[in-house]
Amino acid sequence: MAERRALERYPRPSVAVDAAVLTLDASGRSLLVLEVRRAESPGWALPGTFLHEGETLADAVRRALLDKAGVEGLAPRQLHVFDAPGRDDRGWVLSVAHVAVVRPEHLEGAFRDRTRLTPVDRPGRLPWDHADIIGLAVDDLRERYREKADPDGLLGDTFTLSELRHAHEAVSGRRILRDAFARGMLRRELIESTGEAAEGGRGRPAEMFRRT
Amino acid sequence: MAERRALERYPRPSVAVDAAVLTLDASGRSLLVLEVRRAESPGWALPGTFLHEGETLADAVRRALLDKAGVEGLAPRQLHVFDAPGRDDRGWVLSVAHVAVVRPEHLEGAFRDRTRLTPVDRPGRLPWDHADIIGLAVDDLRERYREKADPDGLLGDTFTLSELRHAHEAVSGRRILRDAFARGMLRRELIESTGEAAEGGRGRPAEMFRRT
DNA sequence: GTAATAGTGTCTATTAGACACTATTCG
DNA sequence: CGAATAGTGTCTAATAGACACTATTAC
Repeated sequence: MAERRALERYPRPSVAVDAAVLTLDASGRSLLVLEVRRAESPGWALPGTFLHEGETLADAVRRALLDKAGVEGLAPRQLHVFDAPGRDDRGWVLSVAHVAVVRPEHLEGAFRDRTRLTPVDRPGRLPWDHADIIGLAVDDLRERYREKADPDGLLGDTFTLSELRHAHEAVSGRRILRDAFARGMLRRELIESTGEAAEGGRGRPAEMFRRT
Repeated sequence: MAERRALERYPRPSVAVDAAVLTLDASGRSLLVLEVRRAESPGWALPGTFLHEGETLADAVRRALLDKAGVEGLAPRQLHVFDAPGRDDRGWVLSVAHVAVVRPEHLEGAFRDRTRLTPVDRPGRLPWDHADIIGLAVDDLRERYREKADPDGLLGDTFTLSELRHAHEAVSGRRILRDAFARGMLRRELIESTGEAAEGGRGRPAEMFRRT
């Protein structure tokens, strides 16, 4: 194929993917980001890999997370392509940043010795553009959570209004009023009651809700 | 450099850029997208090119627009990477979609015989993912215009409230109330009066405003 | 004058924010 | 019982939507 050969005469970049995988801490009130041990050098980084032929970017992100962190079942979304020439001293490398969200329970099977969770607002020292990626990831979630009830599933299918509000507070980084939040969610019909009651709390049992 | 050689042993994709360049029609009430004649085959497409080594994606978009449409001075923003294997029969090609906005006056120097402007809501038949790119471009503008006064400069530095409202109507695709729009813009201090008055209209001359 | 466009006063319905009160559970 | 958490009634301030009226120009 002549056209194909013509394309291949020009230099092409390597394409990498990196992902900020966000989850909630044990209190359900703070956002954490998953970091993995670097292979080449000491320290931590966001999970990433190089794109293989015949693979989508989302597939590459899923492969990186399975191989490097032992985490499955993510739905990564693209955020941005980092393209500065010279950003990677290994050569011409573009990196496509992604965000993905997991429930904390879903990280229980992760490789404990090779992964750690860091609060998004107190990031460690990360290589390349990884600190920027976390910022973009949080901004992306902030936009998505503004008009919907936990659209990315930090919580399970059912939850109390307090759990939902704490998740939204973690994402937005601001305090949210208890009564205005509950009324807003119900008025806009973003959630509906399951009829069940929560168990194990200290005070009056909360009603359980699901997304509509 | 051993690492560099290691990277180059794996297949790498060609990386293309495509841009939806949006502007206003003569009435200032409809969004148009710039299309260029295809080089390889008859018909029209969004302007695009292949990324060269040592160049950023935004630079590649600017080069494509200068070469193919004769348009300068754009600030393209990334929208999405189209990555489906097999989307381009010339080989393994990723395409990074961009959006850019220009004032209509700025297109006067464009190559007339090689370019045309099409309403975004009545797109022609376009190759690859170009119809999707226009949709993403309009969605991106819609989000950006929700909280600001013409942030991307469809209008010049000064404008009347009617011009601004028509631009926002073109972007949002909805009718906007004259009085609520004016009060909202002024209350939120997104614009301020220049003290000047518009010329050439039919009725009472409008006040000119600028972005704050 | 009329037609056209711009600017603004005012009423109402909706909503967020604030506060307070009641409800239900544990220990 | 008190402590803790959940749910809701109600007041107020801010805001969008709707309508109407006035203002200023061209003709």
